[in-house]
Amino acid sequence: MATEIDGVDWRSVCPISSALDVLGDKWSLLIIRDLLIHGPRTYSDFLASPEHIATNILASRLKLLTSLKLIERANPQATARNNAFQLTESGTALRPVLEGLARWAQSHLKDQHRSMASIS
Amino acid sequence: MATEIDGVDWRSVCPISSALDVLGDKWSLLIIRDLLIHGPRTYSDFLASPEHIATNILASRLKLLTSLKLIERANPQATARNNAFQLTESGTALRPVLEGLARWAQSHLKDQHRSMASIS
DNA sequence: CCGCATCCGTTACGATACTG
DNA sequence: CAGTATCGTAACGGATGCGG
Repeated sequence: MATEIDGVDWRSVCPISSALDVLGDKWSLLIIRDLLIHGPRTYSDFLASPEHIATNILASRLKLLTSLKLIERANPQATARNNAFQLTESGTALRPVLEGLARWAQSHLKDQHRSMASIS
Repeated sequence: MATEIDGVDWRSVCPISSALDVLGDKWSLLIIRDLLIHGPRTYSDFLASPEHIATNILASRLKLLTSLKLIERANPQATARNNAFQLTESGTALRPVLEGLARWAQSHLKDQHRSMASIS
């Protein structure tokens, strides 16, 4: 078992490995993507994205990303209802990574995924 | 069920989502990392990395990444024994993404992961 | 030996139903 | 609307076996 803090266990001291310990799944970076593109977003906004995340997965990811301070409530002291999530500075700093991923996919995934869009 | 080709099912036409359909797990990008840092690498080289991937996971990831043409055998017509894997052009093109992840982790994961190394 | 494949227990995911 | 509970399925992780 590796060192576990805040619900994530760090496999090694490598920064890339550590980044993947947090973001290395199919959903976390999509949540960040939605926030980067649309700005503050509510629970049901996320559910309306075309990839159709399940409600329990969404809730657990939002909780984890919040505890890691990549996202936060737009209105901290209000109730959950209509209280959107927004990026912190740490979350916003992922923009270049997502842009790089998008550019890579467009250049190198065309053959495998013909119907991929030209721009996100 | 989404469209499935080559063992990956594409959740949407978004390039970011498509990139994560391929690379959105805890191991694929670590394999790419090892190849970017060390050059051609054998099966047991990967096993020796500090994150300790399981043998079955490694085999299945190498197979998938090969089928997607992100990696390839250094010596295509030789047997598997001591026949390293290396990056294709598509795989090499992920370098900026991994560099971005590394820089992000160093800037924004210090608090959560104190023992993280300074440079990968 | 090295490169896997197979088995099996455990964990994560995914869909849906349900609650405050 | 914003989650939680439940339950079936898929992925992971470790151990082991086996062919070249």
